[in-house]
Amino acid sequence: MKNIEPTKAELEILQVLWNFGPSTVRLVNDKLNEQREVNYTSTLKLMQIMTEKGILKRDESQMKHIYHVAEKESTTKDFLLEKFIDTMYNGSASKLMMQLMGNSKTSKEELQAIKDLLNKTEQ
Amino acid sequence: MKNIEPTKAELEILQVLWNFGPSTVRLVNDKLNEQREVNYTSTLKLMQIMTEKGILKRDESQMKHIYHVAEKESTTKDFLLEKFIDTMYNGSASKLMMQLMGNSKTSKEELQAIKDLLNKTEQ
DNA sequence: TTGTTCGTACGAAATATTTCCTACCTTTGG
DNA sequence: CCAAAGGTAGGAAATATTTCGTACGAACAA
Repeated sequence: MKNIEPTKAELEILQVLWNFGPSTVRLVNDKLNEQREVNYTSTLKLMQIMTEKGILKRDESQMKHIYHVAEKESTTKDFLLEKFIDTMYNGSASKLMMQLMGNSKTSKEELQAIKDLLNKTEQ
Repeated sequence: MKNIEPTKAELEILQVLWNFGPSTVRLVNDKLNEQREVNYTSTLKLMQIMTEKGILKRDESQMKHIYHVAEKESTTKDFLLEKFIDTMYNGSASKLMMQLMGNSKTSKEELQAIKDLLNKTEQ
């Protein structure tokens, strides 16, 4: 349906909506401002544009419109992850994994959690 | 040193250089044109800009300049992967892994390869 | 030698993205 | 009722990014 690539600023908004669920512009803007200064109307405008593009949908029955993400979170993330793997690892997920393991930022706990995940699917 | 975010078009160029090693603009442009039409001077310009930014370096001793990526491939990819995990999975690599496993695009072979990798580091 | 091909440099145009100003309406407290 | 606070809408400005036209020099083949 979509396969639309969110821009950088759009992705920031998606993050908030993913983390907090359907929200008003006010809430989204407040969250964004915890990280950097953004004018309220800038956030509003962006969310309106995203709605036009079909990335977001909104409930206009109240004055304070409630926005939510149109696609399932996992669908969008699948799409973006796949694109990432394509561009960065020529489509090989195991190459990504190797990168992850060689990365000092990846904690032992994370690696263990990943192993557990894989073993669980083993059965 | 850098931590510069390559733009979309810049990333395409990086991909070519990662895959083919130090190259001329001509070669990079040819590879890009296998995917989409780009004018030679557009690619040239972009690579010049990337050189200014410090993303690329070049050998100007010959008329046909040879460009190479300034940072180690793994350094840049670590950086981009980390950023990706931060924005998409709130910094959790294992969440990424779960996404990968739930994704039908990830083949059984890939998953097996990943398990093998993890088991290897077990010892 | 001369013209054609291939290279770089650079500025400007075209596009895409982001930000914000202004207008105007609704709600709310006094 | 009135003012202040908080909404939405929309256009325009500011930026960032991408593309390309033009100029000009070097290499090369005829």
